[in-house]
Amino acid sequence: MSDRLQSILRSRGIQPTAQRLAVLHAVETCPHGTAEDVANLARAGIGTISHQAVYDALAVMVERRIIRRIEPAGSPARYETRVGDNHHHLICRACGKTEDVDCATGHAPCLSPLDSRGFALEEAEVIFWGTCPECSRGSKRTRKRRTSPRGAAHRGPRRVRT
Amino acid sequence: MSDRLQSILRSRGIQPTAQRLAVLHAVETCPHGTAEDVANLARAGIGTISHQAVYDALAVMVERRIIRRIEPAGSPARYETRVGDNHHHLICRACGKTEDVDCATGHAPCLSPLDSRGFALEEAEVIFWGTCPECSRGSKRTRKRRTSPRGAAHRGPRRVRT
DNA sequence: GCACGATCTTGACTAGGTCAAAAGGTGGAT
DNA sequence: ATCCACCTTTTGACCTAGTCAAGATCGTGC
Repeated sequence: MSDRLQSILRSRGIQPTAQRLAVLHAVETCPHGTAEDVANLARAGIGTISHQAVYDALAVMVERRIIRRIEPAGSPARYETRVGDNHHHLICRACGKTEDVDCATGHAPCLSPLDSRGFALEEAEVIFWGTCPECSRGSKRTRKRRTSPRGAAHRGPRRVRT
Repeated sequence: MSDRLQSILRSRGIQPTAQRLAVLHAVETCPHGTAEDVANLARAGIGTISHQAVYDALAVMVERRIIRRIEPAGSPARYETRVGDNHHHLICRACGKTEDVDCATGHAPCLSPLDSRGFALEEAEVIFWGTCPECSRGSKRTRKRRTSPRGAAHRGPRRVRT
């Protein structure tokens, strides 16, 4: 199994180290996972890997187009192995669930604006925001926050000042 | 002039304080500005305003749909007063220049995925990534970074350790 | 089996943003 | 006019996600 991953890396000129294999495996296993998710999964696989090695591995794979990085508003960056098929994303505003959806037109950029202002277009990134079926049903229950906002500390009183 | 802004705020049930007027004016003056841009402009207008007052004002106006917030990948959040017209954005990968482009279909969500997976769709957010005319022409010159990456410190050696 | 470049670990540091306490304003009721 | 309750702003601590740099370690070709 890891032979397959090794050859993916090698074919793009990336040394298949244990850390990189673990990171790639993690991204495959957990599509749309954050760097932290990936780090945890990779650690589960090989015992230990540094914060920085995860970021380095993700960055080199993004650069070589083995994985894709998306950054939905209000969320840390997320990674996936589906690349080159120009698909888009459906994200739940309530719980953050992210799903892939196929592009209707098929090749990048899959759509063009009415007026491109002279820009050389490379890509149209489309995010469909909505509410997933579970959250629609359970609208009376307390909802989870959509994502953990960047600076969010723990909830509740943190420290009592005089 | 500020009468117009006042009535906008009042019509949405927001007290038109000096700070909020300054923030709204700043967003109108500098579309696609970051919170920091807005703070600087507001300060130029009324002398002084706290960091937090800017974030609070922006948040309440976003919530009341007076302004819109976009968060392009790799960039801090940006704000604009064009709301409700379902327009999209064209962003230069080289210099970060952001332009509005009209939506071809006209009403939100302006497009629908092939399969919405049962999600209740609210909005399709579309970002066209490309290279602006200036950057295309000057491709040999040193380009500015697209944006300052989140954790980016100054360039060059920061401190020499033993 | 060594040298050298590539990669990883460690750890400092940053931007952008959030939370909370307390001070300051504002407006309605008296 | 004044008081009070509530809203807003200031102040400042703090957090997350991420970057940079130095040095140790690994892996590969010779």
